[in-house]
Amino acid sequence: MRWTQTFIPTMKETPEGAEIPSHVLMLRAGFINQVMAGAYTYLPLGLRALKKAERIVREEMDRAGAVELLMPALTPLSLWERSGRREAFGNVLIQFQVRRQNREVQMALGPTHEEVITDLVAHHISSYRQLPITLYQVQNKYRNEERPRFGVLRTSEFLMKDAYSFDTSLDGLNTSYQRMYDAYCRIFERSGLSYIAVEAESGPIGGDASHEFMVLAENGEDIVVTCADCGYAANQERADTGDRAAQPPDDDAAKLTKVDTPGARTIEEVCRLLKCQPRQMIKTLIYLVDDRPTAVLIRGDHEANEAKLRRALGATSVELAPPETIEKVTRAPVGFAGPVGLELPIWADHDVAGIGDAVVGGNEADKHLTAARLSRDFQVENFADLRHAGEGDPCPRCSGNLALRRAIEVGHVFKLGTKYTDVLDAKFLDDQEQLHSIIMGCYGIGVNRILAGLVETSHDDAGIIWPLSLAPYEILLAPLKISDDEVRQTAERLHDQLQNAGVDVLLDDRDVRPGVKFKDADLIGIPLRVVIGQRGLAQGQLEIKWRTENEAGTIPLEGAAETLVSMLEQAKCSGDSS
RNA sequence: CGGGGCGUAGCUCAGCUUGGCUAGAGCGCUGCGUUCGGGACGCAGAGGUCGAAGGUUCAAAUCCUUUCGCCCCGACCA
Repeated sequence: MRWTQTFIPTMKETPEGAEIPSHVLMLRAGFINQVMAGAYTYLPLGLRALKKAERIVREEMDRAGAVELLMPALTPLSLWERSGRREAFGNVLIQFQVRRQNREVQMALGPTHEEVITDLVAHHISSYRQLPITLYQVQNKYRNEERPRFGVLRTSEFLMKDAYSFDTSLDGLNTSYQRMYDAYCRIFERSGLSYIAVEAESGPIGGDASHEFMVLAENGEDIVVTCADCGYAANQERADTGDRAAQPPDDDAAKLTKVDTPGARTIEEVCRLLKCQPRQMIKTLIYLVDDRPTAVLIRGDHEANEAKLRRALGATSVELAPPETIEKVTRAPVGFAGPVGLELPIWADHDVAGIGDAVVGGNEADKHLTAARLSRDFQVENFADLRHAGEGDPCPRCSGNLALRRAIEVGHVFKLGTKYTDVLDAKFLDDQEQLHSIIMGCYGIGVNRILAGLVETSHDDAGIIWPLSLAPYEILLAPLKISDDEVRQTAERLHDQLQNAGVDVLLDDRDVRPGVKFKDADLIGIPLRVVIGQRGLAQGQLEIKWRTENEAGTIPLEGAAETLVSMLEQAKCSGDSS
């Protein structure tokens, strides 16, 4: 491809509003263009990179025995009502109606396709002889994100590979799941991403029913918890914490005392006023658990984990109570809730038990209590692990300590069980003529996020550094002075030879100064740059430079195409992008 | 949905506090010339409903009201 014949609008300055590297660089390098918040055009370079990622995904899905199909993005709203997810998705589901002759047809743009595929399988699969099967597609998904952000990292329309496995037994599901898990590892390795697989929120099946594939990156939206000693890794939403030695309560029994804390509603304010540490305080959070007010006690320096709370209480919905409710049940303004004398079910995190004499809210305006003691001054109905794992917490698997890292979720594998097959009536007859629900798994990859994750973790001050596997072009030819006949003809001959050899080659045939070509070359990040200049040609040489290296080298002009092809071959074999 | 920031040329921004002449700069773009191995220089140009609507005023990019859009933090995210 010739630069002057394609469309690569690079930018010297960072557009207003772009902050994180992947967004800034993909905009500046002419890969994407924003159409509105959460919707981007993929320009020619961006599309080529996206197609490369897509191809890797397809190859590994096919290799794992999954079969590709294509479902419509347009879906009947009734399907979402049947599964109950019209309500579960709420505003995220993009719904609309259109008129057809004399009736209104209600539709939704698919945010994911469990319902559509399960309905398909329900109609066409009825025997164990047709199972197992794993089906997949690569398709745009639509979610009305409350807050799209970070360039292509979180958008309302995005390209997703979604696969669904259908099995007759849990063992079968485990096999299908493992096959997808392994395929995911190969996909992310081939994409040149450094990723980790972490345990994720697993829903009804429990156990190791869900893993997320994470790219560690400063600007990631998720937080993962890792243990350097044993390799334990989990999403913070789900991460367990190890046992912590409980502090024996101080036996010099201090008496429960009411103190004035005017206007001190937050942990910090109370600590400043009473000169105590957050870890000596108990936060009393009032939650609506399936619409029932419930008090949850968390140590002052910890944070409540609503997913754990939901699981521990076996609830379907958990949300912080509105101020009116808090004021009603505590008979105090928000900020002064405490467990002493509170007439609500009280749950507490394990670590609350080790505080000893604690500072708690007084259930009265501008009052707190000091030296509040568990069992003497207040009772707790149940203890559970209800808090987020924190930096330095004990590992649940070994004696190590946990570390927190930010990460980008690029893939998610999930054992669904019969959640959808039950409600959508997807059943099979086994060899004993017994009817069972088909057992399902689902497996998603955000294809755009492969690119964003790569750029986020592979760039320098000058621009993007693409691996060969995802680069829009493998080789960039930079003839420094296009008006020189020898330079131009050499470049064009080389371009044609490489193209005929099946190499993705881009020829920068613009009549611009060398500096412009070098800057743009670094910015768009093509892995191998070949400079064709009068100086080198006089010595029968071409300058070559890998984007990852600081120093340039030379190769003889004679047989240059063959040399370059074998260099690429070698790099593909030795690199992690095989 | 709560908090904060920003909308002036294709891009980055100045001008607004304290209303006033033909609305500016750099980059980019067009033409000519000189240049040509890390974003060159000179000359001449094109390009604007100052996000939109309403109001105050002799006069609004500038002051007031409303509204739309974009970005960030938080909440939310099968």
